[in-house]
Amino acid sequence: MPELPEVETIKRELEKKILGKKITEVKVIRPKVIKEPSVDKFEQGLTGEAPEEIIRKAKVLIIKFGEQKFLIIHLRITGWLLYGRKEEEKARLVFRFSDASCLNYMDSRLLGELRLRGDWRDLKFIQSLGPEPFEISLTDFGRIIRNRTTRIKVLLLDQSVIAGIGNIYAQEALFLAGIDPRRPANSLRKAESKRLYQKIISVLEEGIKFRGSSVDSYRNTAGDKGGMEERLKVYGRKKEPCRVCGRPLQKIALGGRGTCFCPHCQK
DNA sequence: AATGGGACCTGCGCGC
DNA sequence: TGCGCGCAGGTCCCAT
Repeated sequence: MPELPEVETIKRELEKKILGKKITEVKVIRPKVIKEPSVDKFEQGLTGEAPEEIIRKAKVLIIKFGEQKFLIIHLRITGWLLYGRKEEEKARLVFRFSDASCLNYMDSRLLGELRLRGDWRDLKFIQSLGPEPFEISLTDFGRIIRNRTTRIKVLLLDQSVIAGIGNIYAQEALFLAGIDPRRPANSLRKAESKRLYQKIISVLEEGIKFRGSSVDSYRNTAGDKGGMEERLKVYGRKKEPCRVCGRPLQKIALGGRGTCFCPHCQK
């Protein structure tokens, strides 16, 4: 699902579409996605409120309704938000606004989580997050990976180390940096670590610029696919020729996650 | 500290 | 065409 660029895209779109609009109805279709409080309190707590601010922290989307009222949405893998005139047949949850528009929470696998709380900063998951790539310097990045023996790709996915990178952008950044995803993090030379740092930043920025990747279910809030998907060089391209050397890309598992890379270009 | 496996869920594509 | 299997953008929890 949505990694940092996709969630950032959603955030920017929601800012244009729902800020200041009063919620007239909250319809919870699949209670499972509401983690707190109870479904009743969730519906009651949001009805009559209007979004004041949209916040993104790593892959988490936060909608502020007041100094002590925040809706925290973790889309996990298949969650996305669809804004429009109608309630969607497959919606798991629908917010209706005073102008009759709807925000549909879509999530085929039902792994996403919504919370209504007095604060978001004190959530355990939020507190465990490391810095986002944009928030750290090259020196910080070097310090982070220097003493770790974990394979570099697995480390990039560890949200407590660096937050916001997921399985797509980790693979892309490693390809762009020419680094084998199986390398222990502490084996990267200074120049490699610099290249990786730069490629992480640039690929995330590119993802935001092109409004996210839509490899599977992800859509932006208008229901459109992001434009980043076709720009991906290795993710989901097993056996396809490497864009650089033409040799077939290989797929392996690392930390239980599929990983495509070019054994020739990534050393 | 690091790794591997399973769990949470549904739906899609692939091979037979 | 139909069926079973593997796999999926994330995270947590347990065992080793």
